[in-house]
Amino acid sequence: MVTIREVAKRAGVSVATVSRVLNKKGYVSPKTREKVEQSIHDLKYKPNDVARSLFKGKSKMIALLVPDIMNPFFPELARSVEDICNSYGYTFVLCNTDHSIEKELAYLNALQQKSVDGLIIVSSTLTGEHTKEINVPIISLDRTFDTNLSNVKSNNRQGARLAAEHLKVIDCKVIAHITGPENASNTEERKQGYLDVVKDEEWFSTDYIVSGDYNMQKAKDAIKKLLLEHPEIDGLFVGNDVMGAGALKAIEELEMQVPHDISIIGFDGISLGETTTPTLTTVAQPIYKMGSRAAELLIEQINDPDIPKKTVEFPVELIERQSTRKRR
Amino acid sequence: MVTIREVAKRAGVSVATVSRVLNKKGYVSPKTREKVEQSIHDLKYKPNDVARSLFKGKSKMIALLVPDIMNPFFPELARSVEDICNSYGYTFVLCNTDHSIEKELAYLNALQQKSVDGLIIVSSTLTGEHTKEINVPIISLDRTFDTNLSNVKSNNRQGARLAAEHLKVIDCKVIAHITGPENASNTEERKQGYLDVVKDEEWFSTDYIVSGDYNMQKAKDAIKKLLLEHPEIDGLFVGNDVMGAGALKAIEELEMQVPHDISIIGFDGISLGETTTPTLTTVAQPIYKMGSRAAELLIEQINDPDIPKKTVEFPVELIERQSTRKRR
DNA sequence: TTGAAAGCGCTAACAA
DNA sequence: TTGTTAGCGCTTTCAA
Repeated sequence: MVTIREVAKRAGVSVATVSRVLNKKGYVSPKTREKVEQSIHDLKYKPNDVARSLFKGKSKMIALLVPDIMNPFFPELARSVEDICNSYGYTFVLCNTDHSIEKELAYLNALQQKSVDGLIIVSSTLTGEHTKEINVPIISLDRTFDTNLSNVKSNNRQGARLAAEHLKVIDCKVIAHITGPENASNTEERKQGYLDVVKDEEWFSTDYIVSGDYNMQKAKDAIKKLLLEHPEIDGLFVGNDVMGAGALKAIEELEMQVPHDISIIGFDGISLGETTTPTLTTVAQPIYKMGSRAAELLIEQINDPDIPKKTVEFPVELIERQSTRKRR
Repeated sequence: MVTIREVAKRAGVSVATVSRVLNKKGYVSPKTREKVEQSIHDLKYKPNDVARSLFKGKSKMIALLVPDIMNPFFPELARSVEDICNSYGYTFVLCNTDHSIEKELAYLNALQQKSVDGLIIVSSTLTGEHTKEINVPIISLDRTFDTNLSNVKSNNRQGARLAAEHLKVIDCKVIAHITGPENASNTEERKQGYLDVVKDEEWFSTDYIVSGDYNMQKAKDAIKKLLLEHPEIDGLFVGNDVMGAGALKAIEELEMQVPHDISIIGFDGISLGETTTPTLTTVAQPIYKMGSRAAELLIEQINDPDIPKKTVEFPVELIERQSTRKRR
């Protein structure tokens, strides 16, 4: 690695001057600048970011903590965060936490030691207790786990209402809801939206609410059990699209037809929902926008730590596909 | 951030001594060690990795370059690389290159400036010309783009033979092949495997080989066109599972039945193939193992740069599901 | 067994 | 307009 000193020597100037042209800061005469640039070019000099980081106490790195990149919801989120990071000159670090508080804490530690400039976190387990130890900006994304943080999410409750309403409009008579993990804030919000619409129906019972943990296999098992016990169910609002795919498989195994025997609507709007047969009606979140907005917000906070915290809530949209259809 | 100096002062020793207990290097009397550890604990001291990196010229970071994390093949790969990185104390950096040589080069540059310790690269566009400029170990993964590098891949050719054989065994009479992008080494290998099996068949024609670019939409369009022109095709070997999902959709739109009218087999073994209807027969690669082996190999090379380069080729496995069935 | 001090490569006062 | 130098926080010789 060629250093700034070598560049300076070759150009016949001091390292300070080289630093000045590098950072376009302070006065440098055109002539000198020319010489320095020539030297940089000749030596193929690339500044050492680690040294810079040490001096500045900043690393130009941003980390995203997600439960598991193998859940197809997260790649899209990760992608958008990375894109924004890059466009602002930040390096993107991806961390899978497996919903484990230990892993989350371990990452928080490790990342701080690396002087990351900011964090975007999707978590259901962290709390203000943990985040207050961190002295870099944090944005919570998709889920709200610490109200002191800026938060980017979609309107889950409204989305769930949309979903339940849709099933009602197409004349489903008994609508069940498969939820995500209990501690996730969006699980609760989606459940509330569902309740807003159905809790006063005469058929309503909490027996129609079961957990699928946002997991395909778990949802599939839960749904098979539920439908066997409650054959009257003809509408299913599943808390995310991954579970929607599981629902489709469950119902196939029960030798029932979607949407003939039962209509299904998911949540998220990931592309998986377009590859199933039938394709999955869903409430789509603007996933890419959510990720990019979170990244932009974070960078704003990095640049000005005193900026007030914000909560950004994106609207959602019903996308009708083949898994729901008018009954009777 | 509390520094080593403060720890030293509180313990009444020099920073060198603190460093010794931190790194468990050199002699420290039990008594002194005790004092230092107490001080570290009291101050909640965490060593600054950036300073360490600057001194050592190493960052304990490993980067993975993939075309696009939104392609479901890559999350699994990324996941396994990250897991191994973590277990060896490395931080994992994910980079999407969009198959763009400019982005790849930009990342190579940026990562070097950050003193990354090693790279794992999935690429079809980089060459030895580019990688020779890099002075950290590199492993090529999934595709071979520079024979000077250690390489981890699966036996694509054999896998393709398995696929084509399978279609033959179930009595498909005309078997087409949808390929990946031209410049990807595994596209070529899979095509060769297909040719090994079918090139001497009397029905064979290169018209039955069309590109789908490993892309669902492109594959779908290409397949619709192909089947319209060649209704005699009753077996389809698609170069990856993502295109397999596209094939299923294409055939659905043509109002044909899988596997009744046409059998389809994919490649990769990603979980997407289990969520389609019908589920997708495929040649499965040990994706997680490929990623973890690549990471292990890389770490070996980081620890000993003189270690000879290796090529690891994993066997593949035919997984029969619903999209293929015996004909006649 | 411990400490002093140089230095990793860079930036930014401060001086000239 | 440019140079000298301290120092970011750490590790590691070298000396004591």
